[in-house]
Amino acid sequence: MREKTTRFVLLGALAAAGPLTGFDLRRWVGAELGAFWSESFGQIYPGLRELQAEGLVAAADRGGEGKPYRITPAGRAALLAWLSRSPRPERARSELLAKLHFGRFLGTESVRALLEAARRHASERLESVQAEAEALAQRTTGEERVFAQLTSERLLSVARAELAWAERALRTVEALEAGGPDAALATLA
Amino acid sequence: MREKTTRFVLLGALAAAGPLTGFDLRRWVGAELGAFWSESFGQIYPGLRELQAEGLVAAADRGGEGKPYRITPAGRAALLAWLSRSPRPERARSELLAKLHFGRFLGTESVRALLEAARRHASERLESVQAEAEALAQRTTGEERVFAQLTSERLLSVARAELAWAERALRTVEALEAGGPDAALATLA
DNA sequence: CACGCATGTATCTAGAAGATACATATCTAA
DNA sequence: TTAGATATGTATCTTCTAGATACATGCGTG
Repeated sequence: MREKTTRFVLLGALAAAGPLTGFDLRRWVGAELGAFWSESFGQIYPGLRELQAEGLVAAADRGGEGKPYRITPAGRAALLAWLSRSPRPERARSELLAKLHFGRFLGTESVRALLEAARRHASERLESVQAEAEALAQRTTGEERVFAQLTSERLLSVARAELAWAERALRTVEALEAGGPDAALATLA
Repeated sequence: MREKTTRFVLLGALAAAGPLTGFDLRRWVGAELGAFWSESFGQIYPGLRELQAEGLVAAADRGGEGKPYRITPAGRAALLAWLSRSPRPERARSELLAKLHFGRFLGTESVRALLEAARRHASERLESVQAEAEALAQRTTGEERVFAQLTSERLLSVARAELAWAERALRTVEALEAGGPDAALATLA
């Protein structure tokens, strides 16, 4: 059974920037972690309720609008325990690769369109990760900045690898069109 | 609302290797697409029922054990239509990056352990993708082999990028321990 | 014979993605 | 002034998928 990671990310957000309302939490996660994490209200509100019932967060007594929450000492301990545990290996489905695997059912025109979409997505991703990395460099210092930059570096290197692959793959498909499977395989050697 | 991709992958599997039983379908997806896709029985059986109700698959009249299904012409058309649509941009959560982002709450010992786990996962991933790529090269020919190799190439290049990053990140954390944030940031320049 | 494994069907639970609904306040355009 | 748009805020529902669990049959092994 998968463990609910939402709770820990909410704790982390409150530790970093609390007190925050449910709405603010979603906004914070989007702004700070958006390149590699997302949370929906469907998880946030029930998650906060649960964390509160367990004493890991409490309503903050800050005046103003909304219902802000703060992390408790027990919540900090729970956050640290989670952070110390080895992360699950990443597994994700790739619709692009599934479609490419079945590429033989498509004409090469359609395969080319598929790879062009992949190139576009990779390029957009690279741009947005770069822009975010630059913004982060501006607004963080010290240790926080080290970790922020490490996360950006990983995203950037994956994005670059994916873009480079898309470009090579397009060339392979061109060779397939021009000279058949053997010519295509020759570009992969 | 997300579109159910299970149905199309089931159609693709039946087009490629059908007729297949529910059990075989899961096995086939694991063997052929396992590096970038997964399906559980929780989706397969209801999915087949649905596809059959819609006339996209039919019970195959092959004797023997189990209840094999085959794709229908309508199913082929639906598969082709899906394959021709632009894939959704990939989005995945990374527990590793979420934990790394909150790294400032951990001691560097724990951060190092986190990155060592990342390196181990990346290395294992690279090995398994390489082994699968070699096996695929042996059992496929022609166009099928071109597409299989393109998918392997993408997985390999991402795995290599992730491994290289983990190694660099470990060096950054060593610099952080030895010389503080400025020394760490210098390794990232 | 009992147990383990393989093939096979089926369904349930839990986590997350995303949509929808409702409320209040403020600002802007007609 | 009013209506619509936008922002902040809370809440919940539906849908998709991951993964566990249950049951059944047949075969092989100790």
